[in-house]
Amino acid sequence: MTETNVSSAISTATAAALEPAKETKDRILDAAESLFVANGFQATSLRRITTMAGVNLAAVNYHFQSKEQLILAVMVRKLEPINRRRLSLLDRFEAETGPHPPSLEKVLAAFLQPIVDDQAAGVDLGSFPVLMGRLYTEPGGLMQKLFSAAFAPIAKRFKDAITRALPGAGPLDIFWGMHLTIGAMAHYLARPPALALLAGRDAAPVPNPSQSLGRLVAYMAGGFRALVSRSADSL
Amino acid sequence: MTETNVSSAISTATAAALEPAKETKDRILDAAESLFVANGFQATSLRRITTMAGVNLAAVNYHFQSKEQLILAVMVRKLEPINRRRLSLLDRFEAETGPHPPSLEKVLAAFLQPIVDDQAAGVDLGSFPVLMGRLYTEPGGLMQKLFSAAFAPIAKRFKDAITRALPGAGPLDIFWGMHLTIGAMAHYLARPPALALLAGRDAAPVPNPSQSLGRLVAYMAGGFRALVSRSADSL
DNA sequence: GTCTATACGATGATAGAC
DNA sequence: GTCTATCATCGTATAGAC
Repeated sequence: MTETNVSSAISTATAAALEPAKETKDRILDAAESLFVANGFQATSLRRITTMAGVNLAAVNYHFQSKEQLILAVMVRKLEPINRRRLSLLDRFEAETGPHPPSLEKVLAAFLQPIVDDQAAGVDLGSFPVLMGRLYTEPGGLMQKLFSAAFAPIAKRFKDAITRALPGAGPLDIFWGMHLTIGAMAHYLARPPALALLAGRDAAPVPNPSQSLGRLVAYMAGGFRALVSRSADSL
Repeated sequence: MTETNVSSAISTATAAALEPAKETKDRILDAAESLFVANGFQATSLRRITTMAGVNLAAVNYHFQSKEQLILAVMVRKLEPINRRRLSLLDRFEAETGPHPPSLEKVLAAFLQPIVDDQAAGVDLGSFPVLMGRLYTEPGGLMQKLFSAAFAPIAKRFKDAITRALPGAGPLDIFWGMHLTIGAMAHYLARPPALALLAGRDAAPVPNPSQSLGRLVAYMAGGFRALVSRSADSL
């Protein structure tokens, strides 16, 4: 089995439904992931995790040093395959265009598509993207550590691709564009409940994910380009 | 300095430099705000708040019903004057253009300027914008309640203004544009630590706030317009 | 109505025996 | 490595004094 299949982890989790063959550390990770996805970080106590995993409470603090680092380990494990797909998509797009850089839209799509695809395919992400979005503003430098552990390499790769896709853009344009784009993406992923209040009765609050990709890419690319032409104007 | 002797000396010496004239409820709000700004919601215990305010622990649950509602009260009190300024700016911009709608840039600037101004003026928002950003993805429907309490009226006002500033935009364009724009703004406000890792050595991590406004507005307006022309293309 | 003293259940973390 | 036992601290609830 590749991942846990607990897609509907209700609050009352029965003990030790996970494979007993795995080591303690992995069983903690599996239980933690399914409970985090279902109920969030704070609402998930270490006691619930260890009960579900069928291990002792103190095992968490032995294998991981704290709840925070357990969260980190869960996120890194979940993010790695997604980031691999992001890079391979970017590689493909760049190969397709030969010596010319791919369009900005393609670069952005390479980053967004793996997650949107998973959502569309009904992969058991649960509220994982929500957690990802929330981590971004979590205290304690958690995101900073996660960034170093999982995002730093692919960030440089995408930053270079965006720079080449936007001739004439200054470093500040790239920086601000990425910053605001990440915010828009995180907010899209988090799908906050307040979103429904924005929508009015005209818009579907959870539209088809595959249709969302086009809108996301259009908005972000438009924002990037507006930044660049603003810089050009002010010269 | 020492007025009424509170029964025993307060344990940690951050204590009670707040005006003794104020009522208990206000002193709790003041203490909570300063501690929230300094350390965030979760890291701030009710005991620290009540100790700093020089009141009893249970007073929190008397005046507010829970820690969550205390957070809500603090945020609403802080947001109200900002939202007033946002509306008056929007009024002014709309009056200036007479019967014609103001530009999209003006509408966006009306929303962003009060906070950017405060940052530029050195108003000690502390990490308050960070808290604002984090609230957006907080569990428990907290943001939903805050939205109803403080944002619902101004959201409708700005939504209408944006709609009029974007002729030809469909309801879905407006919805997605606002959604992604709010995300970009929240992320800008949150200034996550991971930002520095993005910057490289070319970009100042905390640039002049008044310069930021132009970039923010440019990106968001460009994003909006790209969404609209995408919709027009696909017809 | 306001406010205080006190207690309850649950949490994350740790020490030390096995 | 893994356990039991225990710790300080958390948010919350209640009973009763002014």
